[in-house]
Amino acid sequence: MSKQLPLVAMDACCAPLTREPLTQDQAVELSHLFKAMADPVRLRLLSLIASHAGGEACVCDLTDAFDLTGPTISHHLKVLRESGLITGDRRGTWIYYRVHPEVLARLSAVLTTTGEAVTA
Amino acid sequence: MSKQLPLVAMDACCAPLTREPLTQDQAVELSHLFKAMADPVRLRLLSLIASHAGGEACVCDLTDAFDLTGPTISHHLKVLRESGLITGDRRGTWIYYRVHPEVLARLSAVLTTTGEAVTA
DNA sequence: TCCTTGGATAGATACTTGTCTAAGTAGACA
DNA sequence: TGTCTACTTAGACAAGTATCTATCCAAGGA
Repeated sequence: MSKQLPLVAMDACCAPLTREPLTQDQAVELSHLFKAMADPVRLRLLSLIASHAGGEACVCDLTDAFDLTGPTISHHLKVLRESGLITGDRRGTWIYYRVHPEVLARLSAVLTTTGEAVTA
Repeated sequence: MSKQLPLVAMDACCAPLTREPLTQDQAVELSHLFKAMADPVRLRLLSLIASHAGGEACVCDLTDAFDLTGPTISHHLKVLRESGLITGDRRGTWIYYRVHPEVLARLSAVLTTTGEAVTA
């Protein structure tokens, strides 16, 4: 923990998919992020954290929302953490997680179709 | 083929992740789309198709861009097709694929962070 | 110091997935 | 009809992953 996020996707991957083909490296970078979100539990975790009051949520709040054991939730949080989508910091007894909105925004930008003539 | 796309994600999943938590059903729907994109080959296929002149590309164009066998490309195209991200139609000898921009746009909207106070 | 609670790590197992080779299907052309 | 090309399907196998139980670490309170 507190192993800071790599921010791998911060300079790779830029232009929208509809504008120009991804390079191999960009595709690999992006695929890690999409893989982190390619699970219903992690998507719900992400949305629970992102939409929580104050922009952060403690693990105890998150665990209650699922019919899964603690270690499983912990595993999913680790995947999200290592992908750079969230960070957690301990404050006293509890650990609080928050999202990195700039990573979400970057993904959103890659998928955008505005200003494109993709439908020919 | 020509088995029309389910468009599964067209009414599920709407509000941005940062605005409100996803329901279980929404998360499952979305995870299928993200899973389809959670592979470098499929991401590149998607970007090659989406950014190709005319908004569509024939499989022969796509296969040449990878060091993979035809069946493997075909498999990835099937995953993209079944997720509703692309459709293919045969015209004479060749099969042309094009993206569904509205599905990409929907994903982009789910990830957007604009107008949110997510960083508290 | 010991105990309790919040959360992570380790290791095992069942399931999923990316890739291949081999075989099949669909259209074009002679 | 037969053959060639373009692409898909079927089946197998190695690698990855989601989940569990058991265990461990950190912080707080008696």
